[in-house]
Amino acid sequence: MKDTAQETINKIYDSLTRAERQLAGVILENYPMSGMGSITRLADKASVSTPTVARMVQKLGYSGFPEFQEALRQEVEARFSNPIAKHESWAQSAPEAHILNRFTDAVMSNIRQTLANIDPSQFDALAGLLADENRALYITGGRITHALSEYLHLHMQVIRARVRHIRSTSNAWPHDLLDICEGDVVLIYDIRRYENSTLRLAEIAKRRGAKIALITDQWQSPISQYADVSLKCRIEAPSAWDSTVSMMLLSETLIAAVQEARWDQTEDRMRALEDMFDQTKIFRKFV
Amino acid sequence: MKDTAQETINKIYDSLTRAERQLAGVILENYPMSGMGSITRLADKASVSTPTVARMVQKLGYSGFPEFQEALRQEVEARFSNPIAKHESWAQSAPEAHILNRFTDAVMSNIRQTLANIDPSQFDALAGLLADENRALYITGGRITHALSEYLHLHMQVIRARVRHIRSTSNAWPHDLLDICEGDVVLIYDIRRYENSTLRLAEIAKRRGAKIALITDQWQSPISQYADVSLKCRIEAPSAWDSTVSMMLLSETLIAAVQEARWDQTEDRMRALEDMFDQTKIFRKFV
DNA sequence: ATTGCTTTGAAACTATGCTTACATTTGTAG
DNA sequence: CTACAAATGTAAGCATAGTTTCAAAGCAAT
Repeated sequence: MKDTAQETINKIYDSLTRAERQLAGVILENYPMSGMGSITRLADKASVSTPTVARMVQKLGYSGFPEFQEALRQEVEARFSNPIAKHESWAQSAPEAHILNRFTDAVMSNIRQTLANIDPSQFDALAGLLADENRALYITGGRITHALSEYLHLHMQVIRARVRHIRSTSNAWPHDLLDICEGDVVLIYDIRRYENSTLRLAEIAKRRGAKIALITDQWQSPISQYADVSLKCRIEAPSAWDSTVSMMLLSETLIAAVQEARWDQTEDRMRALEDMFDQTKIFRKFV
Repeated sequence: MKDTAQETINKIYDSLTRAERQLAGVILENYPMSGMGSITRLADKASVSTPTVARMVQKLGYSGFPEFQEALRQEVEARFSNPIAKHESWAQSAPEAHILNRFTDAVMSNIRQTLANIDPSQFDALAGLLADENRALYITGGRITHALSEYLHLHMQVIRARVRHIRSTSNAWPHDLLDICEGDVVLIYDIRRYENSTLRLAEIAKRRGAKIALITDQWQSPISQYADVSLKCRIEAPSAWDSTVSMMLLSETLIAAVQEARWDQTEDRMRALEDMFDQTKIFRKFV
């Protein structure tokens, strides 16, 4: 592998002249950011002239200052991106290019970016809404996100009362909105190929005074115009389809947050559920 | 404290235009290094014109591109010198102990371990089975994994013919097994609190000559005794529930792999599907 | 001290980057 | 369908960055 600029400087340090050593010191001092500005800036910081800088980077083996700077940029990028994250082989016994590794790479990056761009106060606000049993909760999704909405619904049912799942894909969904009241919460999953019926549903719910919570992709569903809270997820994947892993993560985190907030009440509900399971012998007794 | 460029972008994201969002995406994707080159480079990377970049940074509150870049440089410098940044904080503006960070930490670790323990040849074998249209494909899951099984079913339907979803939670599932033939594939999701009915289903399918594929947790469902292929996923989470994110990841990767293997045929099916969508006006025409 | 070599910076020049003005396209309301 | 407004890109011009040339200063050897 090629040397970093830092290593090269140290190697040839002895052969440097006075002004060049001065410059080298400044570069190394706040490496590598000090080299990110213009050549003039760097020269000034080191109290040398710009030609000195130009000559020095050529001694280091670069064709000119821009090339030197580009090299620095790449070094920073390598250091910034989580070392475990990039170019790691996730499934070690498979080749780097195996779909397992490629897909996981993309998903990890999605998760990282989703989290980086999330506003924790929005998240907390949403968790708060979901935890409030005074508000009835309606959950729905589109064609692709239907499974996610169902998953959230399943868990929310255990955690709290007054939860309903709406199939926005069925044309009977207006029935489900009949009972909706001012202050109720409608949580909608909507990712690209945004569906008309889901948008209508949001409009109607909004008009009836419901709070609209939206979990969408980075391009944002048109529903965001009605949303009181909205969370954006990265969904890109090396596939003909998008990846909803980051949305699943967010959903589960919401479940955990709401459950934490309402643990006292949830505990009773879970016990009651266990009792019913026992009576119906759904699960194996001994695993 | 003043907002970082990242925060500002997220705040005004809603008011951005198409080209600007495209640009915002590129900036956030490899933030903040993507903004360290020249305005031309950044514009090219985002496939927009340089004036679009210039206009956007003005919207963000900077006098021009150089000032924007200078702000980025200072952010990098701050992050580099800040030792706390070393310990991974996923949602940077939330405290380390925020549920967002704790949960994501656990999930990332799950994914890592899941991938590390997966046998690529098993994965490939499973993908091969799923891609084989000579074998009818049955997909099912339990109480918690039902959503996953439905998600996989939805995608597989687009990719290939002869796919069916079985609700193992309904007691009508034996009906669905009537048609099953020697060599057909039954893919079962089963995680802890392994359900009796799912186990029965596996037994019966096996006896009728079906290949059993299993996606389970690290403790392994009892179904694994019947399984021809089985993949284990880590599902631990700091919550009263398990996390199925790693299973979702694996499912999506399977989808991608099968789709890649059958792209020729899948392409036609997707086109046919698009035609039907067009006729039913399910999606918004202009996004 | 003088010579000649090396180092250094000032200044001119060239190339690239940034901005502005304007034309084209795209979307929308009447 | 037309007209208008918004968004976006093209191209020109202006500004800054980077390089090269050259002359002056420093320094060692005679």
